[in-house]
Amino acid sequence: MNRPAEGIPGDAEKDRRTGLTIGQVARAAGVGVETVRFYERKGLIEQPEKPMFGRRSYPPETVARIRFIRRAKELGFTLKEIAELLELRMDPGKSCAEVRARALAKTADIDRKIETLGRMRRALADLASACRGRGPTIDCPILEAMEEGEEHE
Amino acid sequence: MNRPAEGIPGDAEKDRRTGLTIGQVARAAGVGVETVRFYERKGLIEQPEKPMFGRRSYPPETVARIRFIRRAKELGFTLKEIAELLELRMDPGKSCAEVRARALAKTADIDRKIETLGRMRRALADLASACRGRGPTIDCPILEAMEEGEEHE
DNA sequence: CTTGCATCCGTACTATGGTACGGATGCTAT
DNA sequence: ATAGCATCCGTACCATAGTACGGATGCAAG
Repeated sequence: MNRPAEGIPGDAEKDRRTGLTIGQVARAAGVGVETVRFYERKGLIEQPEKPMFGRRSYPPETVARIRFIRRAKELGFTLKEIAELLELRMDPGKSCAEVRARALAKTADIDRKIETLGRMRRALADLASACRGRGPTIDCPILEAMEEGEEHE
Repeated sequence: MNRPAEGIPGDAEKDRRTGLTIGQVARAAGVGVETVRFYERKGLIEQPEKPMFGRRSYPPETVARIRFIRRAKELGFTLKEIAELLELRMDPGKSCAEVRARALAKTADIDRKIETLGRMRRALADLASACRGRGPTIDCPILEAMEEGEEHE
């Protein structure tokens, strides 16, 4: 039941056979242990056979998968969308075109966000330039504009 | 205890003396009743003397205040920031310059968001253009880039 | 063989901005 | 007077993306 310690200096040796612990996965992927567990709960990474006893052992691919998630997040995808990308990736029936379509849809998405922010920015800059920055807040043209403001939209 | 109904045809007449009900405030401001209550909980609008019995009666200014909140939100302020703006507005010791500073800080904020989104967009568009949209997802350059991806940042 | 870090697990909490529910009243028109 | 909508209130829930906690184990080294 108990394997003797000789020949097994530590994590590294053991892992070569059984995989990675959650802590090792987390460190390798650059996220916290809790985040790994969170992704598991969300179905973004498959949890290795429930242990019930002992520890879970992760295949090295899990690290790559978490890195994928992080990279996709940096590109603006939500976890839900990333889950879909991962599904596409796994499904041999799906084509590259599907992925491409999602990427393009996301750029359109980002464009809309940028436009909205641009409109905000312009409106706000206009207000700020109308305010010479003196006098009490009661007379502030910025606040006034917000109070009476034109219902733009 | 009971005032007779004559001379009081309905809401409109009563309100002229006692103020507005939450439903009237909500309709006038273009938000839901629950949103009004939410803003109260958040301290964005003062709740009129707790009734304990009967209904709360809102001064007409409440409608303007909610409109202010909405407009500020459209300009990109969070509710927390809006609460600060409202405080500035009420404080006679504060100057217009403070409001202006916040508006400018927010434009800088928005600029940063736009830059981040622009970077995302470019990266994503590059990936999409590298994908001719054919073949299985296993060979998709977009997914590949995400899997191996350069740790940009 | 005991010390002590790592894991395991469910659950709760964070922030953001609301939305929904359910039971108890209020108020108004008929 | 009573039907029936409006309000009142606390509380729970939604999505989003995690973070934190606490008690119970696992496991490896000294």
